[in-house]
Amino acid sequence: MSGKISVLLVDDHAVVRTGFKTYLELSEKIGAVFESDRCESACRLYELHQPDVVVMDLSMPGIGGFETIRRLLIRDPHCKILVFSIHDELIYVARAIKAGVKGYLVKNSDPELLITAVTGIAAGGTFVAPALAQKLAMSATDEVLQEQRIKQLTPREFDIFCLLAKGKSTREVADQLFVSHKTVCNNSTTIKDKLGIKTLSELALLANRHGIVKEVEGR
Amino acid sequence: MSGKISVLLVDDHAVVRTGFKTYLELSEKIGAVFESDRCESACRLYELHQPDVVVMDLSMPGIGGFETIRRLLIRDPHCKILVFSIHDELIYVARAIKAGVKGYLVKNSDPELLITAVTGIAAGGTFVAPALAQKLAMSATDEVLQEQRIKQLTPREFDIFCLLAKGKSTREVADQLFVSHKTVCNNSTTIKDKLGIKTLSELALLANRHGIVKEVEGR
DNA sequence: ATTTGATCGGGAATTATTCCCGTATGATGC
DNA sequence: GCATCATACGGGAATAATTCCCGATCAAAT
Repeated sequence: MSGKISVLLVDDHAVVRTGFKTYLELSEKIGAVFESDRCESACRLYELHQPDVVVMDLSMPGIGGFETIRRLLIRDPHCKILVFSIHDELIYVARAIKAGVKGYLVKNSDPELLITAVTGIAAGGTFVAPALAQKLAMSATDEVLQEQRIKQLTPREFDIFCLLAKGKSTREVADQLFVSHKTVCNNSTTIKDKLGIKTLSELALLANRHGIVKEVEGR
Repeated sequence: MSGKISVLLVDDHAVVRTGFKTYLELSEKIGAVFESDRCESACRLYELHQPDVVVMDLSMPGIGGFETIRRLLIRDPHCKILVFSIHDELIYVARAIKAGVKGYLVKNSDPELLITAVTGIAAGGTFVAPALAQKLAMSATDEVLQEQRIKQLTPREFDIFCLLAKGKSTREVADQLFVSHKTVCNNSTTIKDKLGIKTLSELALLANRHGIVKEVEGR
């Protein structure tokens, strides 16, 4: 990376791209700015231009931001990605960082931070929005804890968890999976136990917060 | 409104404001553009500058977009508001329109639509994003239907609904409201009946989708 | 071959929910 | 005032859901 920094902006909101671009162009450290409104073309543009930094939204139609991050990093493990998202929930930050991004900014950040983050990351550093960093510091938070707990579910339990999360009754789940109602009841008890909750409603809300949406078919 | 159109942008994301402003400035029909990042100052700026059109985000910290719309319309019933939101769920559109806005755009709209919408509304028209208009057309959708159903709940039932929606058990609700567990059970049955659902999980999810968050205290 | 983890479900006790019932209260209309 | 109606509350008995403890089965790992 010699000379000016080149940036690839990936966001399905044209308005956001334009706004971000405007700020980037205020800095003389930053040169070319490429844009993409979808994940698929982002990968192509990355290979074509080899930008120093990729600024990316998480919630996009199609394969979504996380999957895009994964694909970019497969192509180039040294790819420098800065997430620019509306989500300030720790779970998103944690996931993104785990996925291998170099920075995380929320969309209502002070514009000056945008430049700071982009140049910092281009220079090989990392950047997490101050407010988020603080949250991350006092880790082991509820969200993360729950994430860990969900991982404790066996595959089958997870399937049942997903169906219950949609508001289905234990009986409906049993019918759909062709098992005894008793089995689902027993599983349900175990699941709630592992997740540290007491009602199926909590289960539904929890799954909802975590954006868990796996589809399960009967065998 | 003679001469150029003046616009007040209300959005807590500086990036979005900048992007939108950039587009507005491309049109020679549009003159002054004022900006605000919060609801409170938006009302002041509106009275100060009397802009022809207010472009507003819905999800903002503080009193929120809907409340801001209400306040603006109290001050000036002819205030022309264009909502510019990430939410494309019909329920938001319906609420906004019911609140009295003149237009609704989603943030990933084609930039050309922004100008079209702003100028159209300034001229006294209305503008709803094409995709949303179509959705609206086939009204009486689930969301709207549910909204109607929720209205059928008695005040007390609604309180209980809100508590159950948080994932609390019937027993916890009973304790909190100082009534018999039996009562809450009976109410719960009635509520599910009125809402056309079968499980408390569905209730929780439904309330969640509708963003129902009333706080209820014991007496 | 044995252990381990996962899945499935029965039996009996417990708990939750339903359905139907009656009471009480406050607002509305005549 | 008095009837009426909607609302809130909750009991009793039947029914359904859930728990807890148990054993069976199977596949993969050691």
